[in-house]
Amino acid sequence: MDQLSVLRTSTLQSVLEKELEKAVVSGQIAPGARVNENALAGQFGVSRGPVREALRALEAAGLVYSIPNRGFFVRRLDLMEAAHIYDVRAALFGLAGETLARNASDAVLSELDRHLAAMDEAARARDFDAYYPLNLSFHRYIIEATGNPVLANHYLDLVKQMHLFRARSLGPGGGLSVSNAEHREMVEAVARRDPAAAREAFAHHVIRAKRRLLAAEEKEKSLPRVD
Amino acid sequence: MDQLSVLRTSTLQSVLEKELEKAVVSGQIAPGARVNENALAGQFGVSRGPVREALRALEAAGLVYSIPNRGFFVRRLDLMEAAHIYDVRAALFGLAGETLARNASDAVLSELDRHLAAMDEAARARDFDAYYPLNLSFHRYIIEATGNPVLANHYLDLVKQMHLFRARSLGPGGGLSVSNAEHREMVEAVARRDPAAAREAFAHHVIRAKRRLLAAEEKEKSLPRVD
DNA sequence: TGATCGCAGATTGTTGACAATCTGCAATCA
DNA sequence: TGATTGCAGATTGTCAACAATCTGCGATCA
Repeated sequence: MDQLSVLRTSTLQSVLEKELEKAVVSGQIAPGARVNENALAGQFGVSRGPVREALRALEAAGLVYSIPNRGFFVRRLDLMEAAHIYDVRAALFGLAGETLARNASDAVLSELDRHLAAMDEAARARDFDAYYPLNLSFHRYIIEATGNPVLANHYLDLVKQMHLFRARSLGPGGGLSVSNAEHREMVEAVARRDPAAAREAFAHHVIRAKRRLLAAEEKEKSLPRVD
Repeated sequence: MDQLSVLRTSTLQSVLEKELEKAVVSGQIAPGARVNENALAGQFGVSRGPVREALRALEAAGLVYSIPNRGFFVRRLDLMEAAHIYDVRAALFGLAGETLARNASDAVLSELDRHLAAMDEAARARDFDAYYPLNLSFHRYIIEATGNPVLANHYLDLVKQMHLFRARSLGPGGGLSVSNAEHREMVEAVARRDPAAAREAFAHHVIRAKRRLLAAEEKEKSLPRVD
């Protein structure tokens, strides 16, 4: 795992930051795990300086935290923190919908339709493997189409943090067609140029994901642990 | 400017981060200015390592940015970025209102009333010097009373970034009593336990601040520069 | 037996030095 | 004269080493 020597245009710290973020978000370094600076430095063939700088950046992004003289640890979210993140995500996604309803060009609108059609297709075919990435790119497109990078950055930060919750990969959960029905409602509100309805639909879409999480968690708690 | 030697319980980096944040937010280091690592290190009597780590954290917080081999610069916001920040702030503040309307205890409600009364008092007396800090603590109390630290952190980050806009200190602007009328509307919606109305009132309060900024900026553009 | 103490190894916090890059100015040339 | 080149100083990027702190385990003692 050493892709240096190719670089010199960018800084070691920036490469490390991206690489470590990937490792954390993908779960390659598990939530709660301690991060050994020496080990990382050795692994990437660099010294501890750039590693520590990268970790500080990740700390500010909420992916790791540090305890003086103890080092860095991958953050682990409990259920309440996850719920808080969902609430903020919902508010931001609501703003995305509102913004699109006000500003979206016709090109953006047809692009949204295109995404919708592709997901409909996958949903009809019950092709989950196709649906999942389409769903991701739909949400990503929406956030970037708002033209508000502040909104996009904060939203994307929250999505990254969400990966630190123990119960990984809830997926769309509510069923493909149900999920896409919500998507359609969202896009239609935007097409209608109805900011209030769009905000409502977009925010509600996230809130439903939160409710699924809470419900799943509740159910798990009442079941015997099978680990 | 050296308040070390007292510490050892916390890390140099954390002290530097707070100190540098203060310097940036207060405008002591002007937006756009280049940050000299050596100078800072000398000023605080430490080496460049902790300084760089602190700057990385501030970079992730959006207060400074770095260009490879050129160093760190204090971020400077243009009008469009400021507007984007206001929009996100409005969405987050709206969530704060909505959350309070759902969850606020009676103790929180009466604390909000207390803030309101104090500001009314200052507004009646036209005592701007008293009103301003009261207004700040009102907003801060609201954000923390939501009990959602994710919301609080993101909101506070945006407030900090706002200081990087060139036109400093717009202040409440719309007049003390007008501003407090909005505050009253906000608190009443919370007291009524009306989440939708609270969200609306809270978000609108921020949006009005945005509008004042845009209006002031528009006016300035049409006037001859007197620098 | 059980708890406490203390040491050795491991790990982080911080530093100073060196290499690489950039900046500004002066000398050079068309 | 005006633009270009090439240095010298300044500044950042990275590293390796040292000091301070923590961790775990074994020895000691009641």
